[in-house]
Amino acid sequence: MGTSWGVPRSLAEIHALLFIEGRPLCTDEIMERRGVSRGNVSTTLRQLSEWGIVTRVRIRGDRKDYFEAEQDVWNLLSLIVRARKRRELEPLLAALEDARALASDAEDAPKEDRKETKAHLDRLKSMHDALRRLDRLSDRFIGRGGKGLDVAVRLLTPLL
Amino acid sequence: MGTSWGVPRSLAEIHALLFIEGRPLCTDEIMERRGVSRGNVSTTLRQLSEWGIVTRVRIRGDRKDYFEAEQDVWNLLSLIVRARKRRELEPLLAALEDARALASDAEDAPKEDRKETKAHLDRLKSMHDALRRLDRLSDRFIGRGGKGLDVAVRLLTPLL
DNA sequence: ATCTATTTTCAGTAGTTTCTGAAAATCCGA
DNA sequence: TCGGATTTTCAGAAACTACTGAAAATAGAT
Repeated sequence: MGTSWGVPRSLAEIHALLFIEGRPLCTDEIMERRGVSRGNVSTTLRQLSEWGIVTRVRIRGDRKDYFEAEQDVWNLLSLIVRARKRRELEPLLAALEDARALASDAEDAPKEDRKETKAHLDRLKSMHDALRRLDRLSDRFIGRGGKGLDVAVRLLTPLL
Repeated sequence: MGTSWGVPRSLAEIHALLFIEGRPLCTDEIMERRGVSRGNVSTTLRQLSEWGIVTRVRIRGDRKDYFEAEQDVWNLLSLIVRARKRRELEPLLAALEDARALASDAEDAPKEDRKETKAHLDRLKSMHDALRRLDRLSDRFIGRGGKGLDVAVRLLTPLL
């Protein structure tokens, strides 16, 4: 169960293993338990570390690297939202800004096209505004040391 | 800009075209303007219709089907959230339920494993609880005729 | 500094998803 | 009901993504 989330199967599996196990595991144990290659484990752990949901742990007197997963679920979700925001929402906002700039530069249109172009720009703007709002909202809730999401859900729950 | 959102490029493009254009378009116009095949347009429009963000419109005296995109941005986002919830969150919750049931059935463990198994189950439970909460929350906000998301964001905005 | 356990990188392969184009099905008007 | 316009389906091609395995790089112990 991770394919439909748009993450590679083995990434989901390795994270699940670390999360459920709840203790630091080394590369070889992960390889063995999930049946994936060494290269795959290395790459995947790097990604999980970049997202901040897995951290490297060094064990005294052992040369191997060990890795453990974030255990607090709300913090975990927060970190995932943060990563996806960076990868998905922010580039989209940037693209929308470019698109709007580009579109309004096209002022050379013949008269009868003006009204239509204006309508297109308005639709772009309404999309842009809504996403900017979501962006700012998420900033707040994923900040605040990881407890933000938890707080948000608790705030909203009475409203249900 | 749609690849990183986990949707096929041409789906994103066709939806963008319909949204920006803001009027019903027929298959041939879409094919021509986006440079994609007839089959692709047909399949993609079906998907967009299933998500509810594009609707078929029939024009009197014209045999062709025309399609137009939802224009209200908050409603649009609501519909997208709804579709993703169905595809992603609900199967995940079901899988978690199965996993918990399966794991607690394994009562045949030797004594010394008991404590460990218990800890694994607890972690599964914390994940499950958090996601159930998100699930219920989203139900509320995507219900209520599509304005739910807008309302939610407006409710939260004063807190920022 | 050297030696070796460990990790990283990456070219090639395997697997998956998306797209095309044409044949088959459908649908509407007369 | 028939005929042609339109849409749908689907097998194969193209494009993309993930995975492996081994060579190269790195890092810790002595």
